[in-house]
Amino acid sequence: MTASPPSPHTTPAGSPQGLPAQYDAAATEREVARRWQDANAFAAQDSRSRRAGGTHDPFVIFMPPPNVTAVLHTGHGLTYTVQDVLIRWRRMAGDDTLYQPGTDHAGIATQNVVEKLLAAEGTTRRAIGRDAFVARTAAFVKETGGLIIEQLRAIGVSADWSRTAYTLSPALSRSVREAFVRLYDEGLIYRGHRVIHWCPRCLTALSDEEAEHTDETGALYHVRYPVAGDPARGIVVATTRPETMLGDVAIAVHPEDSRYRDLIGRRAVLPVVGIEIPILGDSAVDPAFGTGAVKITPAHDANDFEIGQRHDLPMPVIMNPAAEIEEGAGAAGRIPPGLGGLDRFDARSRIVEMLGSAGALVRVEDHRHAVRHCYRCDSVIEPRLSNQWFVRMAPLAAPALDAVRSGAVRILPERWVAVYINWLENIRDWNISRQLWWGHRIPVWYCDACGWQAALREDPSACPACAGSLRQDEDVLDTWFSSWLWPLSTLGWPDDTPARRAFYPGDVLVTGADILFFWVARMIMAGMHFDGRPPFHTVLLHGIVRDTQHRKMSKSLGNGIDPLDVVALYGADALRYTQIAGMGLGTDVILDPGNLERSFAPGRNFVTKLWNIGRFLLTNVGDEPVTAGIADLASARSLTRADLWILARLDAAIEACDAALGPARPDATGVWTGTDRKTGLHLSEFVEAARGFVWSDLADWYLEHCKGRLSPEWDARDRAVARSVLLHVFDAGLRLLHPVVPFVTEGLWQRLPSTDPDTVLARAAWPAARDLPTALIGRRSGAARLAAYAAAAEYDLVRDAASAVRQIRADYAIPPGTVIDVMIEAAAGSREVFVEEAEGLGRLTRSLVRVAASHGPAPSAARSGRGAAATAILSDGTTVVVPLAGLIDVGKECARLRGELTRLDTQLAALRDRLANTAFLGRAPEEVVQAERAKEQEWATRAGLLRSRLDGLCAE
RNA sequence: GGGCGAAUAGCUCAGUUGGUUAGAGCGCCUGCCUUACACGCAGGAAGUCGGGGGUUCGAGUCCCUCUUCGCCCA
Repeated sequence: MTASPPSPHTTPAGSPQGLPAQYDAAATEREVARRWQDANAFAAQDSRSRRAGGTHDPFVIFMPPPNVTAVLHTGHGLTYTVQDVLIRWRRMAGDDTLYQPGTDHAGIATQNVVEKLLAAEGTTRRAIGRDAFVARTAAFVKETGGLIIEQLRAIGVSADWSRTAYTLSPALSRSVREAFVRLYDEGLIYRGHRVIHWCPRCLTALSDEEAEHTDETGALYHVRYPVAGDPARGIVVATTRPETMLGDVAIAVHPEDSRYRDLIGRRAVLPVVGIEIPILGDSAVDPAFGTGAVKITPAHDANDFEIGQRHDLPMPVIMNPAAEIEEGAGAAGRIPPGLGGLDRFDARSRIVEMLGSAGALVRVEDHRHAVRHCYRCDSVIEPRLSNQWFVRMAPLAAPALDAVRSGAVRILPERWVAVYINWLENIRDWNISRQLWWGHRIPVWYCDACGWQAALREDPSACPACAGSLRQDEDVLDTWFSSWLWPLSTLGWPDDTPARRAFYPGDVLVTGADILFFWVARMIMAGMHFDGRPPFHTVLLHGIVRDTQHRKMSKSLGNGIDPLDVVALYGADALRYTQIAGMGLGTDVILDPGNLERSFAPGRNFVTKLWNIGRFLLTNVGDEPVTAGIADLASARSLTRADLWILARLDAAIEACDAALGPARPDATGVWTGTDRKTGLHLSEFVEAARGFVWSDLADWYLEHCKGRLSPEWDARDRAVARSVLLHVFDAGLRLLHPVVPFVTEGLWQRLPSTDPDTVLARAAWPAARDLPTALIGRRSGAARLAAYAAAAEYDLVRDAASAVRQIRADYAIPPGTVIDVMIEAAAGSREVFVEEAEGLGRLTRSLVRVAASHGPAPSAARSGRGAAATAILSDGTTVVVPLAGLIDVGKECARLRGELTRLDTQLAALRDRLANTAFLGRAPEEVVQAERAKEQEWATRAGLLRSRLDGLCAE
């Protein structure tokens, strides 16, 4: 092994010497991941759950299982990060958390991958046979299926990996089979002969949801069918798919349509084919569409199928499964020479030509319509008549509707509730059979000898009725038929396992809105039907990642971002932070695949900032013993105004974080009510609150304030106080941030001198806002607590003064190195504050601060600067004067002050109008009026001070 | 065709039951390598809250309408 450069992790805790200014994400991630693993930090324990007799609330997130052949993409990165933030939050909050991981066998996708491999080897699945193909696919999955799991670990996903599940495992397959048999025996699964969505490339049926529609411009062909026996007369039909005319069995018109009423009952001649078909009336025909007359092709169109059934029409099949023209069942004599074997789109062109030369093509017009595509391979769906298995959905939908309507399950953002309800109210039966080999084979056996048929939990050996040989159904189940059981099957259903007792129902289901119907709604149905309880109480639907042109990231567009590229460049934390911070509730995340640097700068910059705060802190607290936290400080009296201020800011930050995240679960009724139904899970607000505290409060102000107190010359006792407070607030900040940036926070936390080496931040306690004032004030009175908060507010005034001086420095371009004089003319109540904070204020502004006596009768300008000064007036009337003899441009300063006064006067006038309005005084709530009056006082004071300053400086 | 939603700074978005001078990040401008951080610090510019109308003492927030865009379902 070669010598490696000194890693930050090999340096002793508390020593910053080995810490580079730039965060080394890879090294920290390696080290921290090992630490989590050694601590078994992510394990859920059945026995800790309150439901299993333990003392902790369970908190469960079922990971949407990624396809077992998938590689991590940005969509995964987003969804699993959101889940991980929530699970880490609840883990720290003390819940017995289960983040249930696993993968999905992904029938079509996986079969496609392996078929491509076979094709490259010059063979096909049919050539090697079903058993060999399934074995080959299983081997492929075994070899490659762990990749996505490893990638998830790399971005910090803290699932309980010991429980990793797989939909095609024996245990989960048993759940799938149990569900099928139960539904079959209950009459909720049936076999139907109807027109379904067929993918001619995947060679399988699809559910309605898997056949996605996109709006496209096609053509509407107007074709004239001559009336039989009256060739001068014709009936013109409009169709978007003229090639299906080979399967036409009728023309339908609305029975009341006066244009065609007399033709009902007569016959028309099908062009190209030359056979006669009936003209019939059916009220399902829309007289306003096209010509009002439609061709009826029952085997190749779902609507036509229904009309065909109503009128007892034949249903000739004129295409093979690959959507090539071929004489199928009942289509004898319907395929003219030259058309057989043509692909459907070639056949369309050819038939349009033939119609044209026959003079039957009346007109072709552009037509916008929805075309369905296979969600796996994007091929245009071909409606096709076939035998399929269906789940009767209406009985399952009713309880799932109730679950959401009652508030047992909430959906965020709330607008999706309407979409969910609309879908369930118009639910259609679910086609669950797939003409594939990779998946759960349908557990139905047929006896060809006696006609016996059943769905069975165990494979049978012979027909129980006649002892004849049995044949199992050839098809496999839709992969979603296993996915909808995920919360049940991963916990051992149908058995009453310890895991199921401890962790069912779960809590929050996080996913994209695109699988609301595919998966989420069906999981609720399955939970209600098989367990009687919904599988979770909250559905959080997040947006998707798009590029700068707002296009969905996709492999085919080549506009994707590989999350692992981002991890390699900037670290997992930068990836996570950028995604979470950039995502409002339910809104999309916009990232630029062409500029990773810019896209992930927010995360990278923040992580580096955090790292450097840690470096500074460790430099200053690491060398000498330090009191851990603030609880042990001798007395609250030793805390300075700034200490109290940062502690109060921390309190506010914790409260803001909790408000953005919570509540974690509904109250004891188990039902979401009132505003709780739509609050919480605002991750971007949470991270902004935590970031704001650490960066804007802690780093920008408190750290700067501490620099003086931490110097070796400073009073030892106060130095110890500053170091303790600093450590305490940084520790708390790391805890707040840990769910979003787990690696860097853990890496730093491990180095804090206050950290017990046997613990990990991943399981450390979530900060509680109320602890702080309690610890702060100790066992002292409420009055002391108020005083502490008042002191914190006083420090805000000091900060305002610092900002005012900095602004003046910038306005007058005073070189940063130049130390200037500042005179504070403190308002009556603030004099003591500024006297005590003068030195600190000077450090923050590179100035020598003097505090004058309170405002006297003499004009302040005369007293402080002999005119040549810049001035700012703070909210309480305290005046900050920067004498700038020789530097000041009096004209400029007067313009500045006049501008400010004008603005103030305008606002004051509006305010006074409001206060003079009797309607306002009479109708507005008292506290609003009081606030306006207080404001008027403050503004009037400031305006007066500004005016006298102007008089002193600018009067001619 | 039916349903749902959105429109706030150059960009992406917050804005909690109507009540301060509408916020954040990124970007932009100015000055700084101030011994944690230039992936940084300090300061600054920038919004008639899509148009119009209404309710109200008060509207980004509620109602109506128009325009534009997005999503779901036929």
